[in-house]
Amino acid sequence: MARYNPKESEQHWQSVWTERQCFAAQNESSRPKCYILEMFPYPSGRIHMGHVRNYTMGDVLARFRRAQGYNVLHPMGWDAFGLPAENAARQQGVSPRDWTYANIGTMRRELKQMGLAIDWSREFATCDPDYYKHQQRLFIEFYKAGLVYRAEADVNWDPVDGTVLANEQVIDGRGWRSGAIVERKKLSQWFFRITACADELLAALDRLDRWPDKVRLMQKNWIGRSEGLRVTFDLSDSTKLDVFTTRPDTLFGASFVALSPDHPLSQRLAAADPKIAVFIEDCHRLGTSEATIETAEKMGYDTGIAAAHPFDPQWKLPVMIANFVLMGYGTGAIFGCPAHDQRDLDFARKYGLPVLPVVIPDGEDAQGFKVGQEAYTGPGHLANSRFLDGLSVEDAKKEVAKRLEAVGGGKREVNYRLRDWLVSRQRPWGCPIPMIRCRNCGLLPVGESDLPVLLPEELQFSGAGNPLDTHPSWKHVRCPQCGRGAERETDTCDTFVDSAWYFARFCDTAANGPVSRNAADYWLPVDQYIGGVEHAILHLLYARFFTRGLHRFGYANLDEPFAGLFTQGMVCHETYKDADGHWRAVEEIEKRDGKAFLKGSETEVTIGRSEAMSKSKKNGVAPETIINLYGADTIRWFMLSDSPPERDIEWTNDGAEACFRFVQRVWRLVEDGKDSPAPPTLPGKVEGPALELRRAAHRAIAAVTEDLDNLRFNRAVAQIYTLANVIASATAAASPVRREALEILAQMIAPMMPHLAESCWQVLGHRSLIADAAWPQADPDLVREDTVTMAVQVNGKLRGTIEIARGSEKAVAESVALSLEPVARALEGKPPKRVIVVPDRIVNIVA
RNA sequence: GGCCCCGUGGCGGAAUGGUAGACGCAACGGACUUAAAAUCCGUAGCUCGCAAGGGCGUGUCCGUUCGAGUCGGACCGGGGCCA
Repeated sequence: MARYNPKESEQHWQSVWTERQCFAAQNESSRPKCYILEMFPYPSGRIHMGHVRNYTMGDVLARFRRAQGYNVLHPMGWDAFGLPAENAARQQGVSPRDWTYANIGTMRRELKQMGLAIDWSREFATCDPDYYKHQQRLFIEFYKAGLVYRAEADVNWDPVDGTVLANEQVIDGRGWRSGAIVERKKLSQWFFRITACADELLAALDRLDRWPDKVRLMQKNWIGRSEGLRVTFDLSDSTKLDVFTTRPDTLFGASFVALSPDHPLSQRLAAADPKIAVFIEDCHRLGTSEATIETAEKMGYDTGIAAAHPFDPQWKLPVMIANFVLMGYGTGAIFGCPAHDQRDLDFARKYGLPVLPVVIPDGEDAQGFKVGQEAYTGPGHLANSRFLDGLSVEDAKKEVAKRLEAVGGGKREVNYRLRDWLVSRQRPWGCPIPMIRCRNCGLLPVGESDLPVLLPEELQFSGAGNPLDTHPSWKHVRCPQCGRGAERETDTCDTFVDSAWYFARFCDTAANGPVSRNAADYWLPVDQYIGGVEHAILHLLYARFFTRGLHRFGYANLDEPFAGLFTQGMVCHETYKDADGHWRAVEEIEKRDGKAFLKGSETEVTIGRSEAMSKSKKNGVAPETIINLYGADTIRWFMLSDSPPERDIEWTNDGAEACFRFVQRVWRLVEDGKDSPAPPTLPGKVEGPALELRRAAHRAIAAVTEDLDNLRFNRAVAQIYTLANVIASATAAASPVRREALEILAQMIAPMMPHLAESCWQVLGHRSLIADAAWPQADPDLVREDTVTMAVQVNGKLRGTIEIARGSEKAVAESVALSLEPVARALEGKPPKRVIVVPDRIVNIVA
């Protein structure tokens, strides 16, 4: 018997699928639709194991749904703008465009080698003018709808990448890509007004019931809605100051008012007082990130101004400038209640301000309760608070709000942590922002007929600054309104804009507008979106925001783009370090007796913990190597086996070999069974081992179907192994039954190992493709067992099992159980106190 | 620091409150082979015992229950997000 040859077979079936256009999605169909999408890749050069895992999962689902009779859309594209192309251009002297499209070519070939059931006719890259021209149109629509604006803003400037970053792209005070310490600059920038949708983006999370709770929680925290009160203080310089607080109940515990260094009042004072200016500068030197500010030592400066307590004009509070108050949150000013806020407490202790507890934990009394170095933030009742005394925290909040609102001294308000989305990037390899600046007419969108604004053919990377800005002619245009000389916007869009709507474009990639309404109505929402959890906040939030835009502009009739979301785990591998502490690549290593050596030498290297495959740790394994060695089916099977899909998976050589062995094993089973005569129908009555085989096969259908429905690929794999084991050992089974089981086996593996499945299908005598075969139905009579094994316990300890007819009376189970010898021994001749019988499951005898 | 998730054999992991360890890897024993590879059969949580048969076992402790890996509480350890 010839071994299965994946190389030949996989190439063959891939070309058959392509010829027959098996996976082309029809925009009109009587079948129910199913849109399966994996997060599209950045064309960095090669696919990596993370891609393989991601696209395998999506592909299994796409093929499974197709077999179940759905009209499936499963497209692929490229998130193709972005900095790496520019870096390559600078280092290698190629154009970002050529570099990008060359990479796309390589990666497309690699993805095709995986045998993915993708409708390649819908492929596009975000750097295709035919894509980004539509994005420019959308940008203008957002602009006209008031959802895009330009504003002077304190921005995060990445000095290495030479661009502005969104708040979300600053991690621990450093640029997410370059790792450079981000500086604060005041620049005029473009923003999407995502905060306009904050409440809705938050509220709709509750309805996304097929999203992981984890992701919903992360988005919720990111949006950071807080209800509170805006309280107005009268200042001794006879101006007023608004502060925002979520704890109005603690107003009688206030001992100071604090301003952000960036607050207009601070700035005004600084202009008049150089000492204040110096203090503010000191604060700025700390950096901009919330985390740094939070952990830095509290610093304050007394302005000398006094604020009158809103409920007692005689009560004066000092107004300080404090480094821990953020301008970006609330009003940029707070009142400090040290007893019930840790930051306020630290501050008060440092500057000797009073600490008066006003919330007393229930069960303690106001006299005895003291606050030391830890603020009390829990529940309790009010004290030292005049008319609030005795109220709960919640009631006190309401009472303060009510009273202040009545006299115009306060207003209930909702605040968000979410900021508007800063999208301008001073980079040339991105979608040009289609705006024009005219000295006479101001800011204008590029006219409809002048779209698209194409990037120049040639970009010079030698000089400093943005090549679009320094390009000799590109930015010079005529004003669409007055016709005089004007300048283009030379900023481009954050690449997160590109990925905020690509899923909608896939519905009809030939649409004249950005999105075809008919196609979107048919295909959207995406039924199952699959990708890495690293996009849990940014990409998904932006896409949700953009979809609301598409809805508003009439391109779609829905708000939520992704009905189902799945976030898969990473692919990990052992790491290796040599004696000098340098990382060593996987392909440099050979393992002997559980130890690792440099290949062909006695130089041992230390084996480090398994970590996500990365270039820096050199612990990546190239998918292409594995595919060349074992074939795509093996690598796909590996990705689905063992580890639950949402958890990290560890790549091992042994595991890969085991998968390859299974490929060969399935092939042998099928080859062994192919010659048995196959009558058109099964015999009416099947008994003995044949019946057991039939049952196993049909139980496998039921189990695998349920597992795939729930994306539990690892369990589906285990079910298939079990079926293969049963088939292999069921030598006595009659050939038609054996044949049925083999066909079921082929169909169960078809979504996961599609090439092998096609080959098996052919060997079993089919002339059609298994890719076109309907998913088998489990016969309920075969799935159901006639007898059950019940556990018998005495005092909760297992003492034996009994075989009994399914659905037996409790009394029957009880008497059989009591007759067991070990049960009698455990009872020591005494009568049982109690017997619990759960039919078909367990008998527990209480002695 | 807050919120969330996770702790099960040598390893990855199974297990609607009902026989813990399915399935796979690694390991060991055997068959086939001149030999090896491949394949096939078998063993396998720990522990006491020749055996029959016990005892102990899902991070630790406590609780709820006839019965807890699963539910509740406290703690320990690891991870994620926000600080």
